[in-house]
Amino acid sequence: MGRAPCCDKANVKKGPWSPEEDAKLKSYIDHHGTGGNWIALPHKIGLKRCGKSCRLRWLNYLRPNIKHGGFSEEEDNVICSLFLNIGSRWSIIAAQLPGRTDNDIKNYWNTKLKKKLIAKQQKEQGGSVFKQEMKRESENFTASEAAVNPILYWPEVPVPIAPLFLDDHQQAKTNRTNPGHPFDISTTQNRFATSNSMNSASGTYSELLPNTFDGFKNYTIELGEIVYNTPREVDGLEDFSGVEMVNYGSSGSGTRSGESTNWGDIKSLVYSSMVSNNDAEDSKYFGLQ
DNA sequence: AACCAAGTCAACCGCATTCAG
DNA sequence: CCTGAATGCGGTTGACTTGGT
Repeated sequence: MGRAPCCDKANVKKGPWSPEEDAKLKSYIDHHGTGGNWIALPHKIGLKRCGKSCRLRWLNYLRPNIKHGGFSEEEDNVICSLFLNIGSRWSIIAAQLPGRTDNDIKNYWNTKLKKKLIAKQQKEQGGSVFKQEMKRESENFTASEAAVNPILYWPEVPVPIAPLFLDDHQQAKTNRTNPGHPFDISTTQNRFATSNSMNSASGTYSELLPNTFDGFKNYTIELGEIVYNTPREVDGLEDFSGVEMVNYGSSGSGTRSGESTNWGDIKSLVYSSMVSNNDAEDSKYFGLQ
């Protein structure tokens, strides 16, 4: 026995929406909201549409502040970088681009952006990228695989979704209130790394938090083959330009005082951790929902 | 002008997850 | 806790548009 249909298929209209249907739906939701029940909504308005169809129409076209087409270079970079890190999780990607819908981004990626990037890198790398792309698609890769197998098909562009800190000693959190800095870095600790690489390290971080989040959750992140970058010292001050992530680890085994690291690497690990833990609550704090 | 192929994108479908009773 | 309904999501479809011949 199959699944029960969500509506009476014989009595609902399918296909493109007419201006009259759009007006009815928009007017009703503007005045009354969705009522938390999409299935009942079309009956209330007198629309011969499935509730799911109404929901889709509203979310993708009728709700306020929706943008269509005209993707900027910056948006392209965000989409590419996130796709590299988390794969085809369009709703998460859309959450990072105000006014864009998952459907729009999905269509844009499938019809234009993917080709644009392949063409760009073919030009830069003499065609090798296309073979890699085919290989990748045939392998049905996952986000976590992408994180540990960083074959780059497009420029790796840092995407600061939310400021993050790694801190295994909970130090100086109250000082991290510099609103002008995207990563909100401020502490009296010396954070200049003595080494700029830390291969084959694995670390347990007791804390992973955006600067706006007051709670604490434990994550264990295997760092693997991550190359760390360091903040530069300029005139005796720390210069964090170009630094996307700071690890505040300062003691214990594998002492790594003041290392900073690559945003994309950590982000991938965080996403993977959240996904594997089904951590919907934390995802909210990272702008994933 | 007519035809065809390729490209675009709105909308549908079915599965997974979440929610409410 | 269990179950069924509702919702959310991503893959896919197919109608329509555009460009080439």
